[in-house]
Amino acid sequence: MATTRAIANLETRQRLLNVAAELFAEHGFGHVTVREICQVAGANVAAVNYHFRDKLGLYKEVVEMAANAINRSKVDVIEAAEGLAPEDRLRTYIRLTLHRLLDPEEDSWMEKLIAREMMDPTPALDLIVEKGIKPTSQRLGRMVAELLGTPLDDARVWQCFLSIQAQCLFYKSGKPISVRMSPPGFRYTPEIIDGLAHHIAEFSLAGIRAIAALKPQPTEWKL
Amino acid sequence: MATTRAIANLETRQRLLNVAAELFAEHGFGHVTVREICQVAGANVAAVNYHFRDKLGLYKEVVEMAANAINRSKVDVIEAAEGLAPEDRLRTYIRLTLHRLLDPEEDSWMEKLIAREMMDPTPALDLIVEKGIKPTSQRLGRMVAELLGTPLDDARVWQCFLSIQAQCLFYKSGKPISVRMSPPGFRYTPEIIDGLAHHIAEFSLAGIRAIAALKPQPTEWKL
DNA sequence: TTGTGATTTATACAGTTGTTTTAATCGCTG
DNA sequence: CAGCGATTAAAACAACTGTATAAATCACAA
Repeated sequence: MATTRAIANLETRQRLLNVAAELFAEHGFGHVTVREICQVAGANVAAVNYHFRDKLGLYKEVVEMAANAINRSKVDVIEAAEGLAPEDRLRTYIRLTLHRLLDPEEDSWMEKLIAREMMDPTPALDLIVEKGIKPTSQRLGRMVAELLGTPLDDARVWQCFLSIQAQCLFYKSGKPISVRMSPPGFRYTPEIIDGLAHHIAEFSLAGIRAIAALKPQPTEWKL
Repeated sequence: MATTRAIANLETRQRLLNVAAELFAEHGFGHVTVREICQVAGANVAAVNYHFRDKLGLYKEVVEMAANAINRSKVDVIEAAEGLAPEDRLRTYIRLTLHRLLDPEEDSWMEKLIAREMMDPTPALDLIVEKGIKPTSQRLGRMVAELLGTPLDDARVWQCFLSIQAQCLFYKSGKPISVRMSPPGFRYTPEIIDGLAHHIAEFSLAGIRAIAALKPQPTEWKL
């Protein structure tokens, strides 16, 4: 059988998954060696092949973890903003999202992994889109559509949503440059993150109001 | 001497630089082999070590090329928008930048390289900041400050500028996902790019106007 | 206790990597 | 033409990679 067996099994398996997630996110699939993963996880070199067949098999499971984790954290943010007035809902969404991305306390290995998949897409990117993005896209779109006063399938909904998302994500990916443009000792403190969130929110709310005044546009998006 | 010598010399040297630029941008430093570069460039395996000492020596020269090219193309865009009214200047800047980034005709190897440096910074990133970003930051800042009606050293200038830059760059890095969210056969045609540029411009102009109404904020940026 | 299947271990293998070495080749000057 | 410095070429190096193999170890059931 495999009772206590299955436990010990799941233990190294899970240890490998956790270590691999962090290392893949930090350095990318091609720059992490199987030996490195196993060493950090305290397992033998052959452990990856035994439990996941391939280095790639391990990677695919890690990406699936990331997609699910991303979806969960998005749902959390959405539900935290539920019940507020439309404007405040957007403000809250932006603030929580930005903290999740920039706060040094949070470890955003999932976002890092996804950023790497966007830069060098593998077949695993489809999984991220299906399990990490599409499930919440309707609810996020509705948040913007409400502010725009347009139906969900107006192209402006997704353009505005992407404008917001772009601003949030940019501060994450642009961190290495921001740091170099800032005075020495600069850090993303909670107060600074709140300030950025405030800027993005007011900037975007005004943008949405202006776009709402334009003529309707059919969308090319499928959900 | 080294007259025709210097020519033949510069020829393989330059050939290596061009090939390396494209390959490094497309696949990243660690995923391009010296052998691959030399084969595409029609040179011997030892050519890289002879002309650039290291694989890293070659990379550093490529990054320097990218920084200079980025700066040049930025100056071009800025000067193309010169003389227009402030609003139209921003509209033009956004439109040209977006075309430079998304048009399949343009090959944006420099932006790709910089995106990779942002994700996995090496000492070469300093070079990009110094030679590719800082030289034009004053002129770009002025473009926004004029619209805001604030001095250049108000923090809102850079926040607004980054909001704009974020939207432009996001459509590039988000391409793999955009494609997966769009109906099959979707492409970034010039007309679609113009439409995106129009959205970003109007969205951002309204955002700037709203931010201009807020209270002044001292900047933490050094130029 | 003994046997059994799952897991772990140590070791080896073949392929690829960046780099070095040594010889060959080139174009020019004297 | 001889010779010289710069460039190219072929071959080899040691290090590292993912993976496969076979033996050892484990927890448990009979």
